[in-house]
Amino acid sequence: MRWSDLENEPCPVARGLSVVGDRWTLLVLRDCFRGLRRFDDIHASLKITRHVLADRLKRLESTGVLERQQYSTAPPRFEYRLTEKGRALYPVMVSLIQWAETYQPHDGTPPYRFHDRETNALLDPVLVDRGSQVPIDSRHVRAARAQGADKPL
Amino acid sequence: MRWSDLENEPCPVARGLSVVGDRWTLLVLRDCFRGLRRFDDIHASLKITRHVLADRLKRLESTGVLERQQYSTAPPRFEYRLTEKGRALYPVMVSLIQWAETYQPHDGTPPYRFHDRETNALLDPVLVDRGSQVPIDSRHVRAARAQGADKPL
DNA sequence: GCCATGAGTTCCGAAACGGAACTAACTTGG
DNA sequence: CCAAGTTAGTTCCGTTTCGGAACTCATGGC
Repeated sequence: MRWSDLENEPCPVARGLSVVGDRWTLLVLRDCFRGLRRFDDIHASLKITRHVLADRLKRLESTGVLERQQYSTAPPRFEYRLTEKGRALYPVMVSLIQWAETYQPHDGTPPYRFHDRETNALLDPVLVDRGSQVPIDSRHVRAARAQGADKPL
Repeated sequence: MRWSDLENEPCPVARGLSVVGDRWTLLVLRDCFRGLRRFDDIHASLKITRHVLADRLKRLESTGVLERQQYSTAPPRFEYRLTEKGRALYPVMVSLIQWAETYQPHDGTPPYRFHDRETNALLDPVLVDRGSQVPIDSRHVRAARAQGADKPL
């Protein structure tokens, strides 16, 4: 299996990772969720090589996660914004944050908290079944294809 | 920034990715969630080089995501099982699956569905605020440190 | 003894990455 | 008008990691 083959795998985990599964892409998207849009701002934040950053932004644009928009014509300058497809990755990001804060803590830094932008209410993000509100737990869940064989995950 | 520095970053996204952010680790964990436990089974499923697989399993064991258990003494044989810390990554995996099924679809394969193992009820996993049941959406959420500066994400 | 099984390790060429400098297209300050 | 600054990249080169295949080691079965 090569990395470039992942995008055509039937497994959705593989297809997801073909877009965001390399070492830096999710950190670029973290900066986008923080509001950064320009090459140099993201570069200053991440400190990966400009070479790699340029490549990642190009890929994210080509997969439709970011869009490149001109914000100045003379000189021509571009910025990167999350598309709907990109914003839809927020639950992945938040789930990862929750996991890391619990199981991979960092001493000396107060924990992350999520708030409603309008009411300022504290939020406690949790993955549940929409109908029953029961939390999703790997030991109580079985994954299968809609029709056909009962192949797990 | 180097990959090996991520684990000590204050940012929880960086710390999470220091464990699961490389190109193959989440695919190894997908196989673990599917029930695979043995080296050769995971190798047959993933088809990455044995070299890389051995390295990833070692790292996952050292970070406490998997545990290596002996299941045969003569010859000595080991298998890898998810720990609680590993099972806690299930929401990340499920969020990624939901995203990929929606935005990175694969023709000709029926979509994934999640069911309750006991009642067999269809589940619709969604990230919500535990109190209000309101879905978590990047445009309506602000991330900040608990006390101190209001630095986003 | 000979082959099979399971869990790796070793070796080498290819691809990706890190660091630093360089380019291009302007704008601003003197 | 010229020099310096800003922004968004690109190029070059040495190091690290990866892919593919073969090899090791312990043991069990025929």
